Amino acid sequence: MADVAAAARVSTATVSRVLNKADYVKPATRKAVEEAIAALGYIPSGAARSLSSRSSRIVGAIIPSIDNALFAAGMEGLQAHLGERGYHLLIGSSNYDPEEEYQVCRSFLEQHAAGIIMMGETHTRDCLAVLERYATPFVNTGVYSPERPYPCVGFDNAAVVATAVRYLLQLGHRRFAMIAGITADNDRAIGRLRGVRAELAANGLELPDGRVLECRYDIAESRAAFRALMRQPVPPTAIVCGNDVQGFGAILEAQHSGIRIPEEVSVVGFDDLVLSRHLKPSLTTIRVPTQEMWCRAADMLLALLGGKDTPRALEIETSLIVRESTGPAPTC
Amino acid sequence: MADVAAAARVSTATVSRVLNKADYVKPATRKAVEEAIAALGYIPSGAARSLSSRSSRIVGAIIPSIDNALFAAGMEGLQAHLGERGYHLLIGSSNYDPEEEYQVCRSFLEQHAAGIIMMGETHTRDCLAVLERYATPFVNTGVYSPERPYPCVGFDNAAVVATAVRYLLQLGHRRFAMIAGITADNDRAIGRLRGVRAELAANGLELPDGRVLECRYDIAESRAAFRALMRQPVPPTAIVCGNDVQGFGAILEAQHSGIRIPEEVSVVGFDDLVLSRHLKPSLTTIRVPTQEMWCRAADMLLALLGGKDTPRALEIETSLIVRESTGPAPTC
DNA sequence: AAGATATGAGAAAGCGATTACAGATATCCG
DNA sequence: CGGATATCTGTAATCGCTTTCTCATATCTT
Repeated sequence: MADVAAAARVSTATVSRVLNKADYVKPATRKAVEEAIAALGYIPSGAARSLSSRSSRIVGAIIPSIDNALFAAGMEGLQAHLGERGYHLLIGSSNYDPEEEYQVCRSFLEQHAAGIIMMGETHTRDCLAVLERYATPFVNTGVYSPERPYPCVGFDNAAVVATAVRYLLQLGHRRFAMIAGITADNDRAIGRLRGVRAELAANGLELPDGRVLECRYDIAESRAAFRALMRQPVPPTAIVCGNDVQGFGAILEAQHSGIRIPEEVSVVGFDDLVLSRHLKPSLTTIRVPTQEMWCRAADMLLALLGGKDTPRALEIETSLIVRESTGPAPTC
Repeated sequence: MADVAAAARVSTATVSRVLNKADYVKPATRKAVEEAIAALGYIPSGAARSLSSRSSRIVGAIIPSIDNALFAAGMEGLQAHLGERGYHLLIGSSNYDPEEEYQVCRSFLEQHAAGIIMMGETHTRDCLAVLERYATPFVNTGVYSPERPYPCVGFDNAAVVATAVRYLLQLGHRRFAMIAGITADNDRAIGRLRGVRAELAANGLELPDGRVLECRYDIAESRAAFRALMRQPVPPTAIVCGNDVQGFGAILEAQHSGIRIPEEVSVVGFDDLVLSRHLKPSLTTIRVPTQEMWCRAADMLLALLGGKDTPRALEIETSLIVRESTGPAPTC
């Protein structure tokens, strides 16, 4: 910076002003500085800036896994969105473990993240404490809990999945099963399971434990789960999946084992990944505007950061996308 | 840090020594400091550390797109690998544009990245210049060019795709087509196209321009490309795809339009994404150990960083995985 | 034309660590 | 037991910026 100042025959203070756009700088002076910056190929030090200004243009995002089309798409959109606003995105994955999430959170704090967006609302005490201690705002995504004190952008997983269940009920289904995500420490997976149970209960039906299989968002595991469910003495006529990947597993396993979807069994997914519309049969699912969700979460975080007032809970619209994998319940 | 020092009744220098493990610190003193750190919930400032030490524990990775199962998996592995070594990973996407890559590179330099891993070897002059100016080492991945001066970890795309072509030739195929990635500014896509052409030429065959369709790694576009190729007056009997996603498009389009794979046409992909083995028919493809590739690239970068000597070009083993999407050429 | 007000630029004090360098103890040896 | 040596710990300069204060100049006002 000193070199730039010398080349432009000004002080470093003026270079700083040019860099930060803000203060009074005569156009001629500004031009001289900008030329010096370009000529020297100078890149300001983010570390020095955030050290000196006690703030940074860094936002951290913690997702359960980068290796999941859903989150990957979200990060792609989030990065572009933040980039347009002059912010850098730090991505970390928690592997669905709150303890790991806490560690990632600490490492973001170490990097002076100005704010953090996290998936879900299941955080360790330590995590909340450290965010509090370092006065770092955060937003939970993928969940909508206006009654809780933490900012969130998402939807009510239980309520949303219930719409899919209602649709299946209308189609005449009575024997339900669920391929759920691993519910341990996963409020979204828990919510979806709860939503299915609640909607069935409201209609005088139940989801026995034997009809709920938990597995990871992994095709091989989901195929196995689907196979297991369909081999039961009285197989279900409708299977609700916690996620589209599990839906893919169901459809692909059906293709391999000759089970007809939706004639023998209906399948619904959740998230509306790109592949869902292309499989055969295509997958009925809940569309979630992932990128929008993350971008709105970023907006909320930036508003919090800027001291602007903003609603602290934002609901994201989802919708049921009916495709080929669901049909009338088989009569038997 | 001053608080920690005061609480432990030592100087900040000693706190620093404890933090950096290295120097002589009496066990009792160390313990006192560690307790103070824990008690105060102190997190050292990465910015101050890298400013003061003129080095950071940050590695940047620039990929064309986060929203691609291939790169997402690579990043997941890379992050874990670097994490184990005390490094933080910064992820940026270039959107297949060298100019954007350069901008991401600059922003990594701004964050004091100690080193950078980039996909491919197509970089702008400015990008190479700025990396040189800031003495920041980098490694190219996904390519293997020992004759060039830049460190790389990957494979020879042309040579690898040629193995798939040879396999198809053995099966009796003579009419080839290719669904290639967008070759503009993409050395991997160019290499794969070149490899197909070269191997065919070596066998007295050619790949006319009309039999090469470029499209993005996107299922809808790939489906359209497959459809277009199969509607030609004399359709190909073998289609080489630049990437598994394009292979998925081919298989899914075939399912929809009733074209039989491999009876009517054989399809091979590239990368061996998870889905490849699960589709019906499953996709014959080239397996690329993505995570290993990125981890080896990280190892090379860290070696470069640590001044250790290391080979500057590392070839990653790939292999042809024969599945159901390829078969003997139809006799006609 | 003189004082008031805006505007533009510099000097210097931090921000929170690291790291020479130097000083203080502890340990060892003859 | 005294001095040399090895082992610890502290002092203070420094990293590259931002930002407050201060001062200089330009522009109005009356």
